Amino acid sequence: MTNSGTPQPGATIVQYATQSGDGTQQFFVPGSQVVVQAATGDMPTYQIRTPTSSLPQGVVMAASPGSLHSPQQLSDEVTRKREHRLMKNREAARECRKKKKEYVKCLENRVAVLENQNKTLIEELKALKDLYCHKTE
DNA sequence: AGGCACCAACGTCACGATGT
DNA sequence: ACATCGTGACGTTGGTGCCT
Repeated sequence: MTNSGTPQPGATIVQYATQSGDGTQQFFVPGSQVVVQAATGDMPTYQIRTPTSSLPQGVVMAASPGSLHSPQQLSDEVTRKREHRLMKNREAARECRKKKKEYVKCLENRVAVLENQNKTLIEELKALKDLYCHKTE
């Protein structure tokens, strides 16, 4: 089991845009360690679908600059472009999931911290109330 | 052992956002 | 206008625990 992608020594800073439109939030992930099961290594376990009759995902039929080739070369080019796009997207999806996972972990950390703070403040308030009550007596 | 439900991780597609 | 990126949605796969 190895960690796919670039190794991240120590902590990580996660920056996320908020949906509510109040800019971005930046979190500190202490010693974040994302365990990614990458038993497959570079080779995806999924079968590579050959492009069928239609061209999915907005593939543009365009000749490479310079010279036009035979139909065979053209279709090879299209196939090659598609494979490249799929590979890029595969990596992007992995990265996106990793980022999301870290973000969730970060939120959970914040929840824990805030819960502690809340507890402390409640105790402090209670102590102050007690103090005040004894004073007024 | 085998069937089943559940979960995490994955690849792919579609689509909006952003850059050139 | 086009290319590229980021991400939600969906289906697939492999692992695991539970029940019969």
